[in-house]
Parts: sequence; structure tokens; C-alpha cells
Amino acid sequence: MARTEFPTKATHAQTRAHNASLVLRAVYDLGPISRAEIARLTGLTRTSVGELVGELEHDGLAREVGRGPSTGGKQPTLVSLVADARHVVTLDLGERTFTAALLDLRGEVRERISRDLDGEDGDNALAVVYELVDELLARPHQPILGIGVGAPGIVDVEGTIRWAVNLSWTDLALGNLLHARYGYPTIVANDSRAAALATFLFDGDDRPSNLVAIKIGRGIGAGLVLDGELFGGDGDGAGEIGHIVVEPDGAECHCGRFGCLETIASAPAILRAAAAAGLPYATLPELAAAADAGDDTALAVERAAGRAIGTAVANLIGILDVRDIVLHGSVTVLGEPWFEAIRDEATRRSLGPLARETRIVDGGTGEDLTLLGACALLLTRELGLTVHR
Amino acid sequence: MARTEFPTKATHAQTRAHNASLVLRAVYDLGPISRAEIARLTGLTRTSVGELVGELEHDGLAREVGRGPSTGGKQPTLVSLVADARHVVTLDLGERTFTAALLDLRGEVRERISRDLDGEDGDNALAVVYELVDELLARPHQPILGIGVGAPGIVDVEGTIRWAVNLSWTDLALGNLLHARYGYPTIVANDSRAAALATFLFDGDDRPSNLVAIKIGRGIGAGLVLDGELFGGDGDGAGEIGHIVVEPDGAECHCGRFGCLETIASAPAILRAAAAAGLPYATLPELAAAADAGDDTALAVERAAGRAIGTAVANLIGILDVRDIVLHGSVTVLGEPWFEAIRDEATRRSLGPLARETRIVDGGTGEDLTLLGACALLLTRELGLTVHR
DNA sequence: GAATCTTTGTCAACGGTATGGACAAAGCGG
DNA sequence: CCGCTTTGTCCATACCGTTGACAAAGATTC
Repeated sequence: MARTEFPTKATHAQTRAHNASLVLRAVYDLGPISRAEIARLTGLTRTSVGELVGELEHDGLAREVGRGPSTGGKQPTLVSLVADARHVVTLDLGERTFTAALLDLRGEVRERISRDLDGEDGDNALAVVYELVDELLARPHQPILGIGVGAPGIVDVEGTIRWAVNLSWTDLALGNLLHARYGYPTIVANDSRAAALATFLFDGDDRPSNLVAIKIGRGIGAGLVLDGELFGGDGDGAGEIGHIVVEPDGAECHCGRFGCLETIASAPAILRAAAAAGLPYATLPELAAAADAGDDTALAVERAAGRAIGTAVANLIGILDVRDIVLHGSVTVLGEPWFEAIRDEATRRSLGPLARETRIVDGGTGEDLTLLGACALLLTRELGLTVHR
Repeated sequence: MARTEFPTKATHAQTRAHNASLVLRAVYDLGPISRAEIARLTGLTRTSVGELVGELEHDGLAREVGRGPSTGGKQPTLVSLVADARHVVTLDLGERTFTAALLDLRGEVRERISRDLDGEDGDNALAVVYELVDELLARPHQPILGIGVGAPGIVDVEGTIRWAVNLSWTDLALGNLLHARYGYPTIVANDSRAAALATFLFDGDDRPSNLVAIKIGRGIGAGLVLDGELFGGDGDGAGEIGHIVVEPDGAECHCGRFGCLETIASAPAILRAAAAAGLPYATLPELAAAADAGDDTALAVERAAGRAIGTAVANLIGILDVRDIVLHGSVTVLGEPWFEAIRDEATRRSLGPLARETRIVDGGTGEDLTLLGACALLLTRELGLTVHR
């Protein structure tokens, strides 16, 4: 078991950084809060907290905002986060319309622009990315903390997009390119994964430490947050469940296999199934409306798609014993009948006690989730705003 | 996202502990090694390393063992681990014969005893545990580092066995009981998971940081090592893949569902299938021998079981993108035909690029894996001998 | 209203721990 | 034999969290 690489040593600077981010997180999470309260929460002394808060104030990240009520002694001085102290450039390249936005430290969108690809891919798509960032940075903004990108396909930890079919990108070192061009810290991650992290961080209040967010749209991909952190797998392909074979004798998938989940439950697949059943609906909302209005054939199409997802969910539950499963993406417009089929199938196919405690919830079409997730990754890496359990 | 619990502060003592375990690990992994070499590896100064090695020597964990060859200067003093400096009490409660053993710091078995349960369960089975530990501790031994237990069923992080069907244990706080009775640090973990960790730590040399070890015997369970650490899931049930439904119209399982993986691919299920096919073999080795001798029916039975496992493996690959999958347990005696069926089915059902790089290997019947894993958990917690990547 | 108690935030002294420089010991090469 | 290199240790220094004390300022009690 001789591993040549060694974990890094611990230094005083690291302890300092850790405690600094602890204080920042207290201010971030618990709104206006006194130094003494932070000291009680973190276990640090009031002295240390005072010093660290001083640094935050110096960096403009925190500010005194008045006094709190006394509890029998001197009034505490309340310190609050300055949400607008930094801006983060975020990009969502997961749809055929690229979106770029400036977010503040709370994940609030301050500026947003987008541009349709018009079928462009390769270098032209990359040019669109540059245009969007250039335009965003031309607008008034606070000091930039970094650039966060959610991109489709398989993205490695270095920020290289190894394989993104729809954009014809292979081994595109997007992270390095952006860093070289703009000079800011840059993170590139898979869009489904970013969305999963966003859901985990911004959406819930008292979650367990694991969450799976499945994005179901043109493709199907899941982001896995395990023990509070995004899990990538050995080849950065964790969560790529769209190509698990569900029906070995099913239709051919563009990946070459037969009966992949995507051939049954993705948005295009559902519309194909509807057409095959003789239904005249060309979009998912139309299909959903028909089903809600009592069209049994439409309902059956929805349910069949739901059951396939339910099978995958059962596998997720059985393998990971995860409590929270969030479904998002364009297909969620199918609404309750579809969800019901998913829940039924997931329950039918997994161990009772596990399935019973699982919550399968609607994450909506998740407009900003990818942007938020990319932002969250930056906040974690640059400011240490990790969420442990 | 107000979480009331906070991560703990960092202290100087923690930096010290971290660096101490870094030095220990260098000595542990890289055999006799000089202080200067440790300093280069860890990035610590020779001063710090000298001090820390001094502590290890004081604790008896390390010892100077001579001089190394000069490389143009003073000969280095080599420091080596004293493998026998501590003993760990380990228990494997996963089979119907309980095993207890004393292991040294290298995981070498120094003493081993076992006792058949003779069908006992509940408190009587617990009494057997006490007997075994009493007897082991009555033998000559080094200072005890702690007690590590691999137990079947669902075990939570506190060391309570929430549910172990075969032993009729529910909510048995085994960890607390053992700690109260013997006073040593105690860890109780699921046996499959312990075995997975053992495989990860002791077996490979340059693994990726993820590994799934599937134990296939009377039951089927997997241990998940993700990013170098055991993953438990929200309800400590991660890896309980035996009850994922593979054939919705299959046979009834004792869990109440139909067509669970265990109803098809566990040892008893395979023997049932053999009987149903009119074969006269009552044990797996007999079945394997017949298949190897050209019995096509026996071969077909083996392959059917293998394909079911292969389906589960495909799900694991698709969800986790894990490179290394180890199969162990009594069913591995079926040998190559069975493995081939697993590999074929796993490949057929998962995305090409992923499946191609996956290694599905034979972990054997894994006699001591659970003991080793329990030992490894203790080494990690008590001495910080974690293996990062 | 005065005295006492509580709580807050800060300051100075202290202690643990990693670092850097210096140095003796000990071997190699010319 | 002399210079160079490497090793292990000693000493002084710097970083940073802790401890104890204290002033400020409000609450509580008499």
C-alpha cells in the first residue's frame, strides 16, 4: 500500500484559515450575530473571534450593524455579512441557450444575460462563452471572487470538459482558458452536479448529509452529494445514470447500447413515445395538460416514463441509502401523475424501511440551480464556506 | 440553511496530531526510513520530524534499526515501525461461527479463536462474544489499542446494531456494551463494509480512491469506499444491495418483496435454482465442479446467478463510476464461468467507456477480511492511520 | 438612585508548535 | 588531509489560540 503521494502537513496558517471560515460561516448562516455568540458557537475564545471578525471587516465581508438586546449585561454589537462585498461570475452551459450571471455572496442574481447558440458548437460555442463573460464584466460590479461554470458532459476536477456531445467539445480545458483570459479563480463542474450542490446548500434547511438531485430534460444526469460533498467517482462520471440499461430489449440509444434510461424517460423519448401512441402533442406541457384533462393514453405515457425513473431511484436508494432525492429539469412539468409513478415504482423495488423514509421531491425546472451551484463551489473553495453536517 | 451544529474549531493540538499521524504513516508505509527522508516527504522540517519521531519512540511505536547507506553525507539513522507494539482485538460476527483474533499493527493475526453458535441467537449469541473476548484477553498480549467488530445487519455510527436478522438482534448497543465491559476504545461496523475497507487498505497498491466490495454468501451486501472513506448513507444502510428488486415477477424474498437480488444470486438461492433444475448438488463447490466438468445445466445455473450480479454491478458503475469492484464470499467458488457472466452483463448494461475501465476482481472467500477491516477502522481512529489518495 | 451583577469586547502575557539558521557528527571524493 | 554533503539536534523566532484581567454598559436589587 505504498502510496507515493502524501497528504499535506498541517500548519498554523491552516488552523487560522479554518477558524476564519468558521467565523465567516457563522456570520453567513446566522445573520446579524454578536462576537460573543460566535465564540459560544464555535468554541473559540472571544479574543480570537474578535480578531477574526476584524479581518472580515477589513476585507469588507462583514460590517457592524447596530446593537442587540441585552440579556443582563452589556449590549452585544451585531455583525452582519455584506452580501454585496464580492460578485461571482457564473455560467450555465447546460442548455442550448447559454446563460451568464453575476451573483452576490448570498447567491442573489445581480445581472443576467443569455445568448442562444443557434446550433453553433465547438469553437463558436466557446466564443459565445467569452462574449457573455466580457459583456458581464463590462457592467458595474463589485470585486470578482471568481468564475464558476456548470457545463454538460464529463468534466474532470481540473476543469477540463472531457466529453460534451451536444457541444462537440472534447478535452476542452475550459477552466484553464477562462483563468488565463480573465485571471480570476475558476471552477468548472458538470451542470447536474452543480445543481445538486445548489439544492443541498441553498434549498433545504435541516437535511441529512446526503442528497441526490436528478436532472431530467434532454438528457438524464444526477448529482451526488455524499457526506456533504460532491462525489465525482474515479472517472468524474458519477451520476451519469442516463445510460444505465433499464430495458435490455429496448430502443437503441445514441450511445450504442439498447434500452438506456434516456431512451425511455428523457424529454425527447417521452415525446417520441407519445407520438408512437398516436398522440398529437409536440411539447411536454401539452402532454401534461392532456393527461390532467383526462386523456388516458397521455397518462399512460407519463406513467411509463415515471416508472423507468422509479427503477433508477430504487437503485439509488438501495446502493446509497439516501433520504433526499430531488427531481428537476424540464420533464418535471409532467407533475403529480409522473411523480406518483416514480414513487410507486421506487417503493415497489426497494427495501421497505429504506423506501419509507425517502423523500422524493419536486425541484421544479430549476432555472438558476446550475448558476447557484457553480457559485457555491466557488464560495466553498475561495472562502471556505463549506457545509458540513 | 441554519444548521445548529457547527464544525469544530481548529487548535494547535490538532495540527500536532495531524503531523504526528503523518510521520507515523510515513514510518508505517515506507518501512525503515530516515528522519530526513520523512521531512522531505511530508514537507515538515527535520526539527519537527525529529521531535515527532521521538514521541513515537517514547510510545514504543517506532524504533531505530540501524543506519542506511550514505548518499554523500552522514549516514541516515533508519526508523522502523514496531508492528507488535500494540494489539487489536477483532471480532467477525458475520458467519454462524463467530471468530475473534488479536491482530498487530500490520494486521497480522497473532491469536485466533472461534466458536460455533449452534443455532443460538439473542443474548446467548452475545454471551459467546463475551466468552471469546475474555478468552483472547487471557492470553499473553501487548497493550490493547481497542476492540473492532464486524457485525452483520445495519449498524449505526455509534456502534449499535439496529437490525441483524440472523442473530435476532435489534437495537443492540454492542459498542457501548463492549466499551463498558472492557474499557477499550471500541468500533462496531457492518461486516461487508469492514471487508471493503480491508480490501481497499491492505490489498491493493495503487488503487483509485473508490472501491466497492460485494460480499456474496448467504446474503448479499456491499461495502462502499468513496474518496478513500467508508460511506454509510443516511440510515447506515448504504450498500445493502441484496434487496434491490431485479426481477419484479420473481420469487418472494423474506423481506416481503418479490425478485430481490438475494432471491436469485445468494448461495441458498443458487442451490435452490440448482435443485429446481433437477441437479443433485447440495453445495456450491459441488455445483462448480460439475459445471467445470461440462454439466451444461449447472453452467446455466451459475450464469443466471452471475447475470443478476452483473446487473447490480452495472448499476453501481453507472451511479458511482467506480473502477474497482471486488467480489468475495462463499459464492466466489463458482469461479470463472460465474465471473464471466457478471462481466458480460455488467458491460452490456453500462456505458461503454465506463465499463471498459472497470476491474471486476475475485476477492476470494475472504476469511480474514472482516477482521482486517475492523482492525483498520481502529488504526484509523486511534492512530490516525488514514489512507488518503 | 446607588450598588452589585452580567455580559461584551479588548488588551497583555503566556504557551504550544512549526520554522529557519547554525552547528557538530560523520561519511564521500579528490 | 581538506572541502563538500547529508543528517540530526539545538536555539531563537514567529504565529496563533488561550487565559486572565479590565473597562464599558446595561440589568437587577435594594
